[in-house]
Amino acid sequence: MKPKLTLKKIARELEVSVSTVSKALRDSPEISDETKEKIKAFAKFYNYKPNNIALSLKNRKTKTIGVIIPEIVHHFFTTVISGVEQVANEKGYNVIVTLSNNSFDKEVLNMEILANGSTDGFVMSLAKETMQKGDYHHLEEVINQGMPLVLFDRVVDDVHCDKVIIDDVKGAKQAVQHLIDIGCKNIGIISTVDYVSVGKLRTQGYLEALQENNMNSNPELILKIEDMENCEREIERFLKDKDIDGIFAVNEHFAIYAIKGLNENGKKVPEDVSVIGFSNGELAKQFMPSLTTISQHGQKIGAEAATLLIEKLERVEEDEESYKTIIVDTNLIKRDSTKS
Amino acid sequence: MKPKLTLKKIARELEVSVSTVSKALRDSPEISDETKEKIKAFAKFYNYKPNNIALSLKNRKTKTIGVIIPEIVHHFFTTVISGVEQVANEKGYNVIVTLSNNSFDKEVLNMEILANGSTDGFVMSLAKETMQKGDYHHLEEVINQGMPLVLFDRVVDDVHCDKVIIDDVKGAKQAVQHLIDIGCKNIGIISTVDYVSVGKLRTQGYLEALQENNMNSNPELILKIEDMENCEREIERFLKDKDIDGIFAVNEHFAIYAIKGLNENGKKVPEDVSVIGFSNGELAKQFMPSLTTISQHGQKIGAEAATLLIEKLERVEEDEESYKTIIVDTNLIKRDSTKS
DNA sequence: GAAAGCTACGATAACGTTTTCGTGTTGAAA
DNA sequence: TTTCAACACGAAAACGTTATCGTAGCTTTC
Repeated sequence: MKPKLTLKKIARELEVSVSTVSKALRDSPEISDETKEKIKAFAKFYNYKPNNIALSLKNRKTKTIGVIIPEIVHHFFTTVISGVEQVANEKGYNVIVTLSNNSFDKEVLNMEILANGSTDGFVMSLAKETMQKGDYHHLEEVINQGMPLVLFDRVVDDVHCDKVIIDDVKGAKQAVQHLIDIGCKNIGIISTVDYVSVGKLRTQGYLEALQENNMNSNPELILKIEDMENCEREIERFLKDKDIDGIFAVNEHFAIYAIKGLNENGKKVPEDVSVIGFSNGELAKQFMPSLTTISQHGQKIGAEAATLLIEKLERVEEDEESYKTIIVDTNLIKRDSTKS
Repeated sequence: MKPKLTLKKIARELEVSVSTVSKALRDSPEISDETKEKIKAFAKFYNYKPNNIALSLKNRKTKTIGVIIPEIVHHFFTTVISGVEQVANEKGYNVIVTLSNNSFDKEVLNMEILANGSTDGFVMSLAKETMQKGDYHHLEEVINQGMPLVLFDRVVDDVHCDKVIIDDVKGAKQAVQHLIDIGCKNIGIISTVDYVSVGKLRTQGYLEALQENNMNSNPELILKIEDMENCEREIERFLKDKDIDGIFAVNEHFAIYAIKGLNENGKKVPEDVSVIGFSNGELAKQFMPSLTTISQHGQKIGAEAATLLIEKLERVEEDEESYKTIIVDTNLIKRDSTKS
């Protein structure tokens, strides 16, 4: 076991000073070509790599960006990570991922740990518990310390920072409009409770779409799920004996449970009822019938978020402070769960 | 924007030395209670948190563990991460996740970056390209530098380190045995090419199960997929006109494509053919028919790997060197894609 | 031939910690 | 009174870098 090579060891070995080694390796004109060659050859031969920690300490920047997400076992988030990773790596940044498991406390804790030197900035989506509590002091704090923060997906107006979102209202309208276009008259929605921003916004889009087409909204056709654990049964019960020919579900799982619930009730998808989901995961692609859905382009969202963050990190200090909100377009993917 | 508080600033503010502040905060007996109280109160009030980077440099350990996986958009890996995260956090470690995207070069690069100070050790699963190449010098190198490495899932005998795997042969036998138990006579397998270790091992298990039940193996019933992109069509073609009543697929996707392919050919699952998969993801649960499958317990694998790694990290230096291989049990989950 | 200017390198400080060692006050023991 | 331990703190080194500055020895310039 050979310990890591350091500048000091090279210096000792070659009988020069540490500064000379450092300069030689960074190709400083202060050092003679002869010495440079010698040092570089040695370093290369013994595979010298500078210690990142020392560099971070010296430069007061880590070249890593922290990603905090509510849960990783969720296709959408993994695509976002993938997008962040991609542009981060392109620009020489590393990515640290931590999970809040939708817990406020863990979100705060993770953020504190990362904020103490491990990370130059954050890309994150808020934990459900955090949104419910409405307590964003940990976010304010890192912003105050001058660490850029980019929120995505589960964002919140109260926090002043860059954001990358999709236009949930518009996406929902796309979905519902498509149901209307293919002739649905009684369209239901399966959404989440209102404190989950996406649930609220997508419900709003649903209502707007109906209105724009001069269709009445019927409160009986609106289901707001609170308890994720038992949602499958709740959905089945909701669907029972309803006179419905179209359903807009605000995520993949709801859509699939809807299809299953309809099947239980003896209805066929898409022949009797058209179902449309939100978010384009593996499930949507592979399910039978495959799901017509609104794609959120997680990868794009991650890429945009990382770009935004790195921009902030690398701008010259005293640029004027300004926060952008980027809206990533959604689009409709037609598959087999809706009539054509 | 207030910059981060440091020991030095506290010292200046309170007109004591940096060492006094440091000692006071760590509750050293060298410092008088009075002074300690004063300093602690100040630190608490202004929310002082030590800088991790400085600590890492000083202690030559980072308290973070690096996870390198081939791809994140894959349910199994996310569950592993989740498991790693859990025990890491319990023991005061952070987790850095990076992706190799199945590329050898990116795996090497990521490893180098993390090895230069960012990480105390690694938990990883090899990129497909790496296994194909059989080049493990980057692994040898970190091991040589005294950084522990735990391999999981896609492991390789040539590398001497801790490993966490499932018994693929046994798991495959479980699966095939179940098919035999429910009365299948002509059992096919959809596997991957042999350089992917899991493909090879699961194929072996398939063959052994047949043998143990005195059934002949038929090369025509064995499909080894090379090209992931076009596997769906390949599977459909393979299934066409085959006289088969049971299929063992070495992963979720193959299983689902098999079901779809069978349907195309007018056969029903599970009535005409029973299909069993491997890995228990969302797809397996939600697909219709839901998939009978072998569960790999990714979370457990991740937890075991992290435990093993941390053990190595925290053992007293000159313990005898020894490497373990932990085998996490698989188990059969019966659902609707097989006859009962 | 002295002043000035290069050339090529070394010493040092700094980033934020912790730890070892040293040291100026006390108070008590001899 | 002298000596010495205990006390409470500060100075300095160290982790591995880089950047600033200083400088010895040489060359150029008038």
